[in-house]
Amino acid sequence: MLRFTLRQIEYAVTIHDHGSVAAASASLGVAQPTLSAALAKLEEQVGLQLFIRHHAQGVSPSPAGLKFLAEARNLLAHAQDLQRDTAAAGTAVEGVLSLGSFATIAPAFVPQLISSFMALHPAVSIRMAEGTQDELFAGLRGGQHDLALLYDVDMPDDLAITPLTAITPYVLLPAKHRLTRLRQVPLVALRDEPFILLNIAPSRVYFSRILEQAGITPKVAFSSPSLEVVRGLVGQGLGYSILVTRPHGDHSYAGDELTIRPIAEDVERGVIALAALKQMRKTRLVSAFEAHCVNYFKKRGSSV
Amino acid sequence: MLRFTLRQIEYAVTIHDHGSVAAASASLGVAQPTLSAALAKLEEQVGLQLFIRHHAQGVSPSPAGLKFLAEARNLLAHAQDLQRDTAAAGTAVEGVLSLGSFATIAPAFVPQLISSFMALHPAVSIRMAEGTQDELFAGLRGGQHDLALLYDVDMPDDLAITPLTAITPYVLLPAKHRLTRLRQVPLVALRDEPFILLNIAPSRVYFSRILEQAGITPKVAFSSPSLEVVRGLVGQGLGYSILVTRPHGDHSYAGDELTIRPIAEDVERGVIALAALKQMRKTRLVSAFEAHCVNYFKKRGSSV
DNA sequence: TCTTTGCATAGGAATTGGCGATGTTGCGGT
DNA sequence: ACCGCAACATCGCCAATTCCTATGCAAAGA
Repeated sequence: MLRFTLRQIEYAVTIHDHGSVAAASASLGVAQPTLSAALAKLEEQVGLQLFIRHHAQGVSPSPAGLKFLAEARNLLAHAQDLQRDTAAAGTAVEGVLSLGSFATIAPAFVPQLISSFMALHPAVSIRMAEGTQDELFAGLRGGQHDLALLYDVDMPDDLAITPLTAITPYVLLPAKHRLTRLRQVPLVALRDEPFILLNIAPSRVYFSRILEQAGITPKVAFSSPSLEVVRGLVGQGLGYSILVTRPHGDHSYAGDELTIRPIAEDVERGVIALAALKQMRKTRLVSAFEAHCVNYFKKRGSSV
Repeated sequence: MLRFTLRQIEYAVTIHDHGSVAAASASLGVAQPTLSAALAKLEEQVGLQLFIRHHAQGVSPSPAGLKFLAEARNLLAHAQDLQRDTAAAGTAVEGVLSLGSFATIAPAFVPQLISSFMALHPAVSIRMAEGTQDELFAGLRGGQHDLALLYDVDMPDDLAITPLTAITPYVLLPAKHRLTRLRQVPLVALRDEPFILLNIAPSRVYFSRILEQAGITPKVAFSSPSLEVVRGLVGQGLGYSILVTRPHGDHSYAGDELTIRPIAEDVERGVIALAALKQMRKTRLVSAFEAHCVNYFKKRGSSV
C-alpha cells in the first residue's frame, strides 16, 4: 500500500520551491494550516523529517528531505506528464485509432478513408485489422478495435451503428452466358440457374434474403468463402452469383471473362456502416474519424 | 491540479492485471463496490473510458485504456520506487550523512570516525564540511549538516548535545622557557607572562574561563585564529598559550622548538560533542553514526 | 429455465481534507 | 529591553471523499 499521495507530494514540492509554508499556501490557493497539516502527515507517513522549521522565517529542507524532494519532484513531473497525455487523448484528435474492417469491404474503402483522414490529422496513426463479422464483434467487445467497418446485417444490439452508404448488389455471369444480352437481369430469370454462393457471414444471409424476397429458392451449386474462388467458378460457366463488391477488371484469376449486370428488381441494398460498442464512451479521435467517414460518403453520394 | 490519485492508478492497474474488478478487489483486500466506484470516478476524471465491462466475465481494457494503463503502470512503479527508497532511508543504515565539524577538531578525530563507521556500513557515504562554531550552528539549522562535531561550549538551546569525550588543556611554552623545568605548570605561575590567545569561538571563551577560574586575568599579548600562528608566536618566545589540540611534532612551522606541559590545577576540561537540531527527527543512519561516535570514544577512554 | 458470476447502485459510517480562529516563538525594530 | 510581526502549529468544525454492506441486474452456462 502506498503511504503517500500525489497531493502530498505536490504540496511538499511547492513548499520547497517557496521556502515557506505560508508562501506555498498562497501559491496553491489553500489555507496555510492545510499545508502545515498535510506536510506533518506526509513526514509521519514516510518516516522522515523533510523540513526544518524556522520561526518567522519559513522552512528549509533537511539533508534527508532534500534527497526525498529531488525524487518527489521527478514523480510529480511524471504524474503531470501522464495527466497531460491523458487530457490530450480525451480532447485532441491524436494518437492511435484501431479500426477493424470486414474483409471484403476493406480493400474498397479503407485505404481512401485512412489517407483522407490522416491528411486532415497528421498526429494520428491508424491500426488496421481485418476479420469476419464475428471477429469484428469480438474485437470491439474485447477492446481490440475502436470502430469496425462492416455490413449492417444481423447486428447484435450491444453495438451502435452509424450507416455510411448503401451498395447495390449485382449479378455476375460468365461472359458467354445467354442472359448477358439483357441490360438488366431479372432475378426470376435465374430461377433454374445454378447459384454460386459467396459464403461469408453476413453476406450469405444477405444474398439468400434477396433471392428469397424475389420468390426464388436458389439452387446452390457451390459455395466458397473466397470472392476470387466464386469469380473463378462463375468464369468456368458453373453458374451465376450475386455480389456487392466490385473488383476492377472483368476476368477471373484464371483469365475467364466475366460480365456484370444490374438486377432488374428493386432489391434490398447492402448497407455499409461503422459499428462501435454502445457502452463505449468515444474519444475525440474516434468521434472525429466517425464523422469523417460519414462526411466522406455523403460527399461521394450515398450509393456506389 | 492533478485529476487522479495514486490510489486510483493502483486500483486501475490491479484491475487490469486481474482482468476483473472482483478478482482485483480480493487481491487488494477492499470491497468490490469500492473498486467499481473508484474506477468509474477515475474514468470520469481523466475523461477516458478505460475498460469495457462484460457481464459475468470481468472487464477488458479499451484501446485508449490500454495506452493509459501502460503509462499508469510506469507511474505506479515510479511511486513504489520512491516509497521503497524512502522506507530504506528511514530504517536502514545507508545513504549520505552530512557531518559538520569544528575546524580544529576535524583533523584529530574525523578521519578515524568516518573510516571505522564506513567499515561497519559499506552502503554509507559521508559528506564532510568544516567551519566555525557559528557556521556549524547555521549549517545544522539550515539543513546542510545532519550532525556537527564541536566543543560543548555556549551551545544554543535549540541543539541537542551528545558528549563524546573530554580533553585536557595544556600549557604551550617555548622550549627554552624557565617554566619548562616543572613537570606540571601551575596557572598562577603564568600570572605575569604574556598570553597568546587562540582566538576562535568558542576556544576563546573556554581558555579565558580557565584562566579566570584560576584567578588570573591574562595579559593578552597577541591573538590569532590560526593554531599554527599561535604556535609560531610561542616558538618565538613571545609568550605562552593554552591549547587543547595536540598536533604531532614539537616544532612550529618556522622550526622553533615548543614544549607542552600539563596544567597543575584541576581545570575545567573541554568537552567534544556531537550536536544535532533538537527538532530534527533522526534517520536510522544519523542515529547509528551518533551511537558509533559514542562507542568509539568509550572504547579508547574518555580522555585524550 | 435456473443458477452463477460479476459489475453497478444505494445508503450509511469512517476517514480525510479543508477552513477560520487562535496559539506559540523567535526575529527585528524601537 | 521590550514589542510587534512573521510564520508555523494546533484546535474545532464542516464538507467531501472513501469505504463498507446490502442489493440490483444482466449475461453466461448448465
